[in-house]
Amino acid sequence: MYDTLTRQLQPIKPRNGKVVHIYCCGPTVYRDAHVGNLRTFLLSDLVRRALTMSGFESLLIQNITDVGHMSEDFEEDKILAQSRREKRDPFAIARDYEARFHDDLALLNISPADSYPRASECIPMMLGHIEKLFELGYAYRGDDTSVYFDSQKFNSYGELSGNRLDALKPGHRYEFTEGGAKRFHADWALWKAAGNRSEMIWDTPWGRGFPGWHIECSAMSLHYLNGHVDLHIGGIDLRFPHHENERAQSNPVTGDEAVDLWLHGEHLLFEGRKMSKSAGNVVLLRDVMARGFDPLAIRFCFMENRYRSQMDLSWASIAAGQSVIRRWREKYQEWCAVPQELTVAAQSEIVKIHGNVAEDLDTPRALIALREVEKSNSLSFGEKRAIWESLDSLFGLDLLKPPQEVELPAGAEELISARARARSEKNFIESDKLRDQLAALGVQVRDTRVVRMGSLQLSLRQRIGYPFHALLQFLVR
RNA sequence: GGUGGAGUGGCCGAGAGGCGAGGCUCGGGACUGCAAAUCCCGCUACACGGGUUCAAAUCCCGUCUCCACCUCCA
Repeated sequence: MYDTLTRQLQPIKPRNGKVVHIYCCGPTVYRDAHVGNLRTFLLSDLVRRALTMSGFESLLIQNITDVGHMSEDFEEDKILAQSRREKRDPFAIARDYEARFHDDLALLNISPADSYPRASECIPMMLGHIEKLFELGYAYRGDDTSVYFDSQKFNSYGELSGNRLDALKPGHRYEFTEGGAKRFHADWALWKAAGNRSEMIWDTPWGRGFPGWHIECSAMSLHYLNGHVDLHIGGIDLRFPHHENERAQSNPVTGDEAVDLWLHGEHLLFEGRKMSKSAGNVVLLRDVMARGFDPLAIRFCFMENRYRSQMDLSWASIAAGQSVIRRWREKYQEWCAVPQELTVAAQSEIVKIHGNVAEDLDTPRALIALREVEKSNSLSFGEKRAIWESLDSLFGLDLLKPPQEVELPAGAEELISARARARSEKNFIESDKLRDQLAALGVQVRDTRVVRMGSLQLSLRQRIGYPFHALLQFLVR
C-alpha cells in the first residue's frame, strides 16, 4: 500500500506475531456520516478483505469520537453544539448517531471492526498518555491551565504532511481562542481546561477539563493494539493536523515509529465539488436508497476508483454501477445451472484478480478483470461460476445474491393469470390493459420464455460436454 | 500566495510512446403481438499552442481550466 510517510509503496506486515494491527480513525458522532465519510471506512474494509485473501489475520480498532472534537469556531465541542441544536443530552445524541453509523456500514457490507472504543470511555488511558508525555518533557501547562504539546521538541514534526514547523503560520482562529497560553503557535492542546464548560468534563491531576482532539487516537491506538500500529487508516484531510499531531504524541511514548504504514483515502467529490455542508452537496446513504438504488451500487462506484484518487460521484454513475451489479447477479444465477468448475483457467483468473487487489488495492483493475470474465467466450459457465463464488467475499458486492423474493400484492396473481389467458387467446388489447393494471400495483411483467432461447442456444453450443440433466435443468429455467 | 493532483467521446472512466479498454446513456438490428429483458452492431475521443520522434493521449516546453490541502473535515 502507498505509505504517506515514505511516499512509496510499502508491504503491510504484522510486527508482533501474525496478526496485522490496524487502526482507522472513526467518526465524530454529531451527525450522520455522508457517503464521502463512508468511502474512507470502506477503505479499511477492503484492506482487511485483501489481508484475509493473502492469508493474514487482522485486528481492527476504530474509535468513536464522542467528545473533544472542537467545531469550526473553536469554542464549542461538536457534540455539545449539536446537543444545543437538538436540545438533547449530548451523550444521547452521540449514541444515536453512533448506531446510525453502524447501520450505514452494514448496508455497505463493511464488516465491523473488532472494537469501537468510545473516546468518552477512554479518558483514563488518555490521561496516562499525557502523563508519559509530561515525564518525557513533551507536555507543558499553559497559562490557561490547559496542557499543551511542545511541537518544537518533536524533531520530525511535519514529515507526514510535508509541512515545516517554521513555515506554519499562526492560525488566527487558534490565536482567537487560546490567547497567549501556548508557547508556540503550532503547539496544540492535549487536555483543555473546562473553563465555563459544564458538560462532558472530567477531573484530572491538572484540573477539570476535556481531551484535545488528537490525544484520543494516540492513546487508544496504542492501548488497544498493544503498543504498535502496523497500519493506520484515515481520510486524507486528517493527514494534517490530526495525524501529524498523533504521530508526534505517539512516537515519544513508544520510542520508535508508532505506526508502520500511514494509509490515506482521498476525498469524494459529488458532481464536481468536495462533499461538504457548505457546498450543499452532502449525500447520505439513505438519500441514495430513497432514490431506489441498492446501497452496494455505491460500494461498486467506490471500487471502480482507486482509493487514493479523488473521485467524482454523480447520480448517473451510481445508476451505472447499479445496472452492472444487477446484471452480474443475474448472470450468476444463469451460470448456476451447471456445476462449478475450478479449472486451471479459472484459478489463474482468480490469482490475477488477487494480484490486482494486493497491488495497492487496485480495485478498478480487478473490476475490469471481472468484466472480462463475464464476457469471456473461452470460460465455461461452470468456470465463471467458480470465479464468482471464489471472489464474492473479496469484493463484498453480494454477487451471489439471488433476486429477492417478494410477496405479490393482493389481486396481482389473478391479474397475471387473466393476462396469460388473454395472451393465449391473442387478445392483446386485454392483455396490455391487464399489464397496466399490474403496473399500477407496482408489478412489472416480463414475458421471458422466448427471449431466453436466443442466448440459451448459443450457450448450449458451447456447453455440449455437460451431463444431460444439467442441460435439462437449464432449459427448464 | 504555497503544495499536490487532474483535464480522454453525450456521461463516467482505464491506459502512460506504436494493434482505438470497459461501463452507462443513446442509435440501429435480431428476438418479441407489443413492451421489457437479453444478444449483435454502431457512436472513433484524449484541454490548447509549440516541440522531440519513423511514430505522441502517452515524452519535453509554454498556456488555460478544474479540484484538493495549507490548523473544521473522512
